[in-house]
Amino acid sequence: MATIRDVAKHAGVSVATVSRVINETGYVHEDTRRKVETAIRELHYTPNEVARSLYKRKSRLIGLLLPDITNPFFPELARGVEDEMQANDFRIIFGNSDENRKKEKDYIQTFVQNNVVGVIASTNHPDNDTYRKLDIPVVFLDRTADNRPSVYSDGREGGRIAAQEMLSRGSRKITVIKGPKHIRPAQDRYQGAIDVLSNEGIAFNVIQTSSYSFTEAGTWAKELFEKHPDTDGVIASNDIVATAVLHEALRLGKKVPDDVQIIGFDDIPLSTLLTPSLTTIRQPAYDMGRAAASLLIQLIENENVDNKTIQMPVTFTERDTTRKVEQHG
Amino acid sequence: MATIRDVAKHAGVSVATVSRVINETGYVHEDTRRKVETAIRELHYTPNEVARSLYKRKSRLIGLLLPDITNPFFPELARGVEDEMQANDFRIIFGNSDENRKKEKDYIQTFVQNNVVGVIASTNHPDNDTYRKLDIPVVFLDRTADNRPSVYSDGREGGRIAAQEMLSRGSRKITVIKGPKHIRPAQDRYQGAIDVLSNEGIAFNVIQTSSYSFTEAGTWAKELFEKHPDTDGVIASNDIVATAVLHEALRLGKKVPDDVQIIGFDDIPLSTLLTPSLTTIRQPAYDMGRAAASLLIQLIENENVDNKTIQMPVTFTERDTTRKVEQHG
DNA sequence: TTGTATGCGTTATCAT
DNA sequence: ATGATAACGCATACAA
Repeated sequence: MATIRDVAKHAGVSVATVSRVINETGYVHEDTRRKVETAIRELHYTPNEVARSLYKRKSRLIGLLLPDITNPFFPELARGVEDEMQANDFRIIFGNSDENRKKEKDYIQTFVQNNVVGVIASTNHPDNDTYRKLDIPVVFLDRTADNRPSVYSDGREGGRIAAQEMLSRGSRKITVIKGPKHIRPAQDRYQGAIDVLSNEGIAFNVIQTSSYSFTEAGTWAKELFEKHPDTDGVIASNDIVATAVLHEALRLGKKVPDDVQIIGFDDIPLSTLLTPSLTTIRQPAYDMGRAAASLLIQLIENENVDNKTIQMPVTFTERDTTRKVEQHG
Repeated sequence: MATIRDVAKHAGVSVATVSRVINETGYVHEDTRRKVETAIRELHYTPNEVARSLYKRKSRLIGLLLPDITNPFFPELARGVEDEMQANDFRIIFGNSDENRKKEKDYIQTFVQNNVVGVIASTNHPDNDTYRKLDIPVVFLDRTADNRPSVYSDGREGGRIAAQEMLSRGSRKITVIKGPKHIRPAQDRYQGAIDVLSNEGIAFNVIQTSSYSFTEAGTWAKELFEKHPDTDGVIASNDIVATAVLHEALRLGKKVPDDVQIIGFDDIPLSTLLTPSLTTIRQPAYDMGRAAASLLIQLIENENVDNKTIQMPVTFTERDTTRKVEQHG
């Protein structure tokens, strides 16, 4: 690899001059500029980011910490972050936390050791010292904490909508699937749903789950229909679980949505392609990723950011696992 | 952030000594070691990886370039890579190439600028200078090139198996969905399938597609049944497309697998949860990711690697979009 | 067993 | 308009 010294020698100038043309800083004569540029081209020189990073005490790297890229919701987020970062010449160091505090901490530490200029994290413990003591900007994604920069959607509201739509479509023996205890958005959704159900005085059953894993989802779906065979409406903790429930319902010969209605959460790309296609509470994952990246960049560049916590809309996305409600007027 | 100098001062020793205890290199008296360790703890010191990287001209970073993390096959790969790398204290700089050469080149360049010690890439142009001229190890993942380190599965064989199983289950009006022209594994699968079909003298139709995107998949599925309504067997280019085909077939009132059989490719996690669940040619994505990471690490550590190109098995994974074949014996 | 000094490739300050 | 040089934080060769 050619260094700035090689270029300087090759062009017959000093390293300072080369640095000036690279960074377009300070004066440099047109002729020498051209000489330097030629040298750069001939030697295929590209600046060493590590040396830059060391000197400036900041890099063009950001850290992205997501729970599990294997859950189809997160690739959308990640892609949004990446596209926005890429467009602004930032690169991403990526890690999966598995919602595990130790992993989380370890990753944040190595992010810092690598001089990242900011981090985007999807964590259930935003108030932990791991984040509070960081002296680089952090944006929480798909999670939030009072007054800290974050991009998320209102899980509670989503849960409420799900319950309302379920009720207005006639289900009365509702089972709510409660997502993992330690995952914040999962609890919000659950709370929102049971708020509405309780208010309306509707009895409901609950299935407690402990992960979003594909393999376990099927187990919970089975458990659901074994324990509560007369269920006529399922509010799932996310689309993966909803998909498993749909699968199990059909396997048991139930008609969806006639016998059982199902509402999922997230709107992962595959939801449309299920049969019947999945009604769900949509979060605009890709846009959330982009927004988080964009917010982080503003923070990094020290711009005055007026709106540090961005709440994205959750939207009821009606498809075919729920019945049509009659139109009035 | 505390530096090695701060630690040295705080412990009343020189930076060299601190460095020795950190790296467990050279002699250091038990007492001074303890002093240093205490200082490290008290100052919450962690070594600056950037400075290390600059001095040693190598980091603990590797570059991972995947086509599109939004395609459910790739998160599995990525996760495999990440887990193995994480276990060996390497971190990942991640990028999506969109199978686009310019993006690919740009990413590889910034990888190099950041002193990565190796890269894992899923590219259709492994013979490009971008890779040939790299002086760090590269492992190709889900792709291969003669004699270069790679982890992949035999797409052609997969295509053959798909066609054979389709035939042995009685389909005779087969439509093969041909994946994007510029994606190598897609072409391999296609070739494998038509090899068998041609050999057996079976006529078949082809639907040409240009991406693996979720949104377009539905379009091709529609096109398929419009152009070739009498199709009784579909060999899809991957599971996403297969899912769209299944969806469309059911929408048209066809019975699957009685009227139409469908075989996908990849075995993405959702395949099991479709109804009917998807028969597919499985690639062990997670294991491929781990294997690639493991291979790269060996290459980085300069070990003698006997088997540089690892071919993983493709396996016919029979589920419910194909008919059962009778058991003999 | 420990310390001093040098260099990794940049950028920026200060001369010239 | 250009060049010499210090400094970023660390690891190592060499000296002590």
